[in-house]
Amino acid sequence: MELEELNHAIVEFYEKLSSWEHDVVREKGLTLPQIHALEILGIHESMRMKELANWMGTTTGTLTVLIDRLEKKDYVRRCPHKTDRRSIIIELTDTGRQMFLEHDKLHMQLTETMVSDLTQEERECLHRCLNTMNKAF
Amino acid sequence: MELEELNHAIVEFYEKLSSWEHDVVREKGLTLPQIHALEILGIHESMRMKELANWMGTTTGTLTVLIDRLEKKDYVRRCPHKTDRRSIIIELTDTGRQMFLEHDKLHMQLTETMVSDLTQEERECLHRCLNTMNKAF
DNA sequence: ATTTTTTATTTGACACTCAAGTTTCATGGG
DNA sequence: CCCATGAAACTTGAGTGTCAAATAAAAAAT
Repeated sequence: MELEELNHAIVEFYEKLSSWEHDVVREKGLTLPQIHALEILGIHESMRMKELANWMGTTTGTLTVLIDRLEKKDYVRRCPHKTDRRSIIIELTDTGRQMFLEHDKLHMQLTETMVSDLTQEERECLHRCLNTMNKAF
Repeated sequence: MELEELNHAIVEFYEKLSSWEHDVVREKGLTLPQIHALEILGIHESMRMKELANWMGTTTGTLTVLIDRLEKKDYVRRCPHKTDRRSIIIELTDTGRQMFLEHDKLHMQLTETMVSDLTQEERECLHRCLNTMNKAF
């Protein structure tokens, strides 16, 4: 029974994060998959189409047109691969990196807000719990 | 600095939940918004189009065609409203309720898995933290 | 009784998703 | 070296979600 309540709290947390992300992204004139691509590129640096598709859990077919649109908005750049002429490296442009940093900052601010009513001890416990749970996937 | 790590753990948690949800739903031949509608109807019982749209954070225009498709798959049923002839009540069918219960069960199982390496004390702390954070939105 | 608001639907433009097919290139076996 | 196989990216078509704007019907307000 206790587990059910915990499950409920997790689901609610997930729903609220999803909704927040949706709203924040739309204000920037981007879609969820688009900002997701910028996040991955921002965190892991430049990578090939195939790699990015794997990180995003989608196909290169889907990604091609998504990158077309991000390129048109000048958030991202296609560069030739050094050694493999089949591959293409996707890089953030300066405006793309700035968009990533802004979004990252919003995430940080949200975390601060969410955590503001927790004690230091609770924060540490939460951190431990999340790390353990993230490994369990 | 500590807050940044906590933020990172939250984002990672969110990403993994999103990815899990995506995969699970696709196996059932449904889309994310479709299962979301079934979840809301399963938890809060029947409701009008407008109410459901509000719960889902979308417009009734979007919802109309989504409900069309769920109705075609016999997960959901349109019923006339008792007193307001403008309104339409959306109900889960038996197969729709079963789909909801199955999905709910999977969520529960995921929670069990995630939580399996936490002590009882940690689980209680996590529960407290999530409740506090959910209120802070 | 007339006007305004609410509710649902329809439609058009755009985006994401996948699968299937195409092109270009890399790699390994003959 | 040549060819077969596989890999990487692109293209296309069908289906779905998203929003805004327009429409129709009914309730609420004046």
